[in-house]
Amino acid sequence: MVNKNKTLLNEIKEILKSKDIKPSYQRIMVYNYMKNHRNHPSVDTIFKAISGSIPTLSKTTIYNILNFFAKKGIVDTLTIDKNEVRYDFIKTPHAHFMCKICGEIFDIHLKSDVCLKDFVEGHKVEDAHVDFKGVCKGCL
Amino acid sequence: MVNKNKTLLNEIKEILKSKDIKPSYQRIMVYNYMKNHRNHPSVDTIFKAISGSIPTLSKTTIYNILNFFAKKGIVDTLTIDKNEVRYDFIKTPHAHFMCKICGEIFDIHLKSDVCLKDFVEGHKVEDAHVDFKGVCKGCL
DNA sequence: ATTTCAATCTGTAATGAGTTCAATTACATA
DNA sequence: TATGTAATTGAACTCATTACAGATTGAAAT
Repeated sequence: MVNKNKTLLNEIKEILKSKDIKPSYQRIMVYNYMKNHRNHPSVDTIFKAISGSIPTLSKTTIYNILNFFAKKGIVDTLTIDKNEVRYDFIKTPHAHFMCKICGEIFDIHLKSDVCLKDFVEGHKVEDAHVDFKGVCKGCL
Repeated sequence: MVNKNKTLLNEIKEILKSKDIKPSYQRIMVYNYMKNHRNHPSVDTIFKAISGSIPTLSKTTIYNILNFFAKKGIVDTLTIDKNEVRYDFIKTPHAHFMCKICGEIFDIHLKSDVCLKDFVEGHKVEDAHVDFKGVCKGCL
């Protein structure tokens, strides 16, 4: 088990190196968290989750790493929640649904090409998001 | 001119009354601003714009009024900008483009039915938004 | 090994949007 | 005019995020 974890972390190390990112322990742990938890976490959620493994961890470091990962195209920055930024491990384009009651964000598998445009009305598109808000299945 | 303004403000008064909203001077002024400025303003923008006409105006009042207007379906709450909430006078469904350079938000006239769904994957939809971010025509 | 240097990390302080709350004001009705 | 409810005000507060300066790391050079 320890060996298996070590192997997984080494894999992440290689992934980061291949993207020209120095694989610090903190970056590896954030990447590992994002890869294994598709819960659209906030900075605070990630901090609480991994600070146990890194006693000296600073929240500022999580901010730095996520901004850096966003610039490198590893995570997507979701502004669907007006209280705090949420982050998403980048995969195939999809929409999001945020519950106004419980705050959870769900992936929505939507057939739509709006996320694939390069330009809209003359403006250069870098990010595209389709966001729904309401009451989720569980809270209904 | 003074008479014409007075007529316009009286029209707004009637609109608010018809929606079961007590037409205070502050509410009339915020409604008037939103109707005439389609620039997706923040609370601060509106405050700066109309506080000249209402010397005692408090920013808390703008927050109260906009939240109330949102509940009444008069304005739409845009969370596209992670720094501050922006507000949109509700009209026919459309998408938005926000420029990462100048911060301006543009209306995008998009043929898409994603905004018209009542349910997605079992979740009850109350709001739907299609947001683009990038570099606007002017900043390119 | 030691030095060097840049990149990264850390923690504190500052910023600023948004909320809370108690006191004041406005307004409709009796 | 009196009364009660709703709306407004402003100060204090919360809390996510940023700024910044000092400490640490790690790789390359000597």
